[in-house]
Amino acid sequence: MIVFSLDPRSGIPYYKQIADQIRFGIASGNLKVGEQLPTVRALAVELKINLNTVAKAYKELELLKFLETQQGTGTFISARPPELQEDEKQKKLTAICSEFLSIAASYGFTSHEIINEISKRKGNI
Amino acid sequence: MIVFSLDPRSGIPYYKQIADQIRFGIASGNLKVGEQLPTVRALAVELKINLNTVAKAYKELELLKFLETQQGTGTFISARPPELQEDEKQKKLTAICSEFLSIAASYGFTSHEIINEISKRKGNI
Amino acid sequence: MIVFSLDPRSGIPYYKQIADQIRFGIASGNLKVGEQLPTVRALAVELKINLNTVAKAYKELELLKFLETQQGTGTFISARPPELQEDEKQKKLTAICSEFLSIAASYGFTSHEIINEISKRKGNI
Amino acid sequence: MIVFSLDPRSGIPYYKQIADQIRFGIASGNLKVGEQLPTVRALAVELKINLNTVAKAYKELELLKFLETQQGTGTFISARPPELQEDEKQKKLTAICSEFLSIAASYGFTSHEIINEISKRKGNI
DNA sequence: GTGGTCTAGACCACT
DNA sequence: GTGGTCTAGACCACA
Repeated sequence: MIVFSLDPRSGIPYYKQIADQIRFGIASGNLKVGEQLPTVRALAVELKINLNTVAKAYKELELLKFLETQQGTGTFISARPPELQEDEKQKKLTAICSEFLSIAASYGFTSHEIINEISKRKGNI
Repeated sequence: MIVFSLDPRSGIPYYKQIADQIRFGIASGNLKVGEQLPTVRALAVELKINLNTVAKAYKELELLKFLETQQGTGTFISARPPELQEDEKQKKLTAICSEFLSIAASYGFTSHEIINEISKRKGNI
Repeated sequence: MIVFSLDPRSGIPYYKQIADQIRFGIASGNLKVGEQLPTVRALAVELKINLNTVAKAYKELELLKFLETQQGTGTFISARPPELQEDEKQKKLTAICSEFLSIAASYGFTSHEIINEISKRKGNI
Repeated sequence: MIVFSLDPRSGIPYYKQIADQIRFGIASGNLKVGEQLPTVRALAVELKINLNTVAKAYKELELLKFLETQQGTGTFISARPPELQEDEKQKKLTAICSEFLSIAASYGFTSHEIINEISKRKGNI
C-alpha cells in the first residue's frame, strides 16, 4: 500500500513525482512484488490530475520493468529487475554521485548539509 | 576564468548548464567579484550555440543578482552575490536530494552505500 | 482579470510593459493570488506580438516569484508575491523619481507644481 | 560649476546620467547661462569613460537647445529654451505624472512614499 | 491544449 | 565593439 501526494510547487513534473513514489515504495518494501497498484483512473481522481499523467508514470515504470500491466486486470509490482554487476554498479554509483555533488556545490551546499539531508531520508530507500 | 562545457545528452537545457557552471564558478571562487565573463557572442561561438541561448543564461543570473551587465561594456560577476533565503535553500536541497535518491534507489543502491560514497568525496566540495 | 495594452512609442520594451502591468495588477489587487493569466499564445495573439515576447515577460516574473508556472497547465499569480528588500525598494524609488524629475525639470516644471499634481491623484494609487 | 558622478549600477546609461546632471544644474541655477562645460575629452578622463559617451550626452542636450557648441572653443549653457504654452504645459504635466505614478504603483510604492521622496529632492529642480 | 527551449537573423542602444 | 529586443518558426515536454 502507498499513499500518494503531489507538490505542485516542487518543479518536478507530476508524472515523475508519482513514478518516484512508486520506486521508493518498492525499494523500501512498502510495495511488495505482485501487489496491485490503484487503477490509472482511480489514482487520477484521487490526486485530482489528468488521467494521462498517471498513465505516463505507470508507462515509464513498465518500460523500466518495475511494473507489469495485465490488460483488463490492472497494474502490478513486478519481480525486481536484475541488478547490475558489481563493477558496473560501482561505476554507476561514482557517476551519479559526481553529477549530484557538482550540482549541489553550485548552489553552495556543503557536503555536511548534503549528508545530513540524505541521512534524514534513510528510511526512504 | 572558467571553461564552459555543454552536455547535449544530459537533458538539462543549455542555458541552465551555463548558468549552473557560472554559479559553481562563483561558489567555488573560480570567478572573482568584478571579473568579466566572456561576451555573449564569444561564448556562443565557443560553445557552438546560438547567441540568444547564452544571453538567456546571463539574463537569468542578472535577475538573480549573480551578475551585473553594462550595456555596451560587458557582463561582470556581481559585487554581492545573493544568499539564497533559508527556506528557498532548504527547498532546493530537498528537491535535488529527492531527485538524486530516486535515481540511486532505482539502481538498487542503499542509503549506506550512498552516504559512504559521498563521504569519500568530502574534499571536493 | 486584466486588460493589457502596449505602447510601441514609449521606448519601454514590450516584455517589460507586460511585466509592469502584471506587477501593477498584483499590487492593486486586480490580480488575485492563484488566478490564471492568459496563456502565452492567447496574449501574444491579443497583443499581436510574438509568443516569445510574452514568454519572456512571464519568465522574468516567475524568476522574481511573482508568478508560478506549471508546464502543461498554465501560469498563475504566485501564492506569496515577494516583498522587495528595503534597500532594493529605496534604490528603485530613487531611480524612478530621478528619472521622473529629470523629465519634469526639462519641461520647466517646479517641484511645487509636481507635488501638487501628484497630491491631486492620491486616490489613484 | 558642477561635479559629475556616475552610478554604474543604477541601470541608467552613462550618457543619460551626464545629461540629467547638466539639466539639473541648469534648472537649479548651478549652471549659469553662458557658462562653459568641461571639454568632452576632459570629462571623459575625469569620469574614466569613453569619449563618445560624453559626446553623446552633450549632443543630446544640444539638440534640446540646452547647450551650444562653438567649434574649436567649447560647449556652453545656452539661453533657456522657450517654454511650452500654458495649456500644453498642463497637459504634459498630467501625462508624465500619470505615467510615473503607474510605474511607481506597480512597484508597490504608496503616494505618500513618492511625495516624500520628491519633497526631499526639492532642491534639485 | 499548456509552457519550454533553441535557432537564425534582424535591428537597436550603449560605450 | 558590447548587450538588448523582437520575430518567425521549429520541436520538445507535460497535463
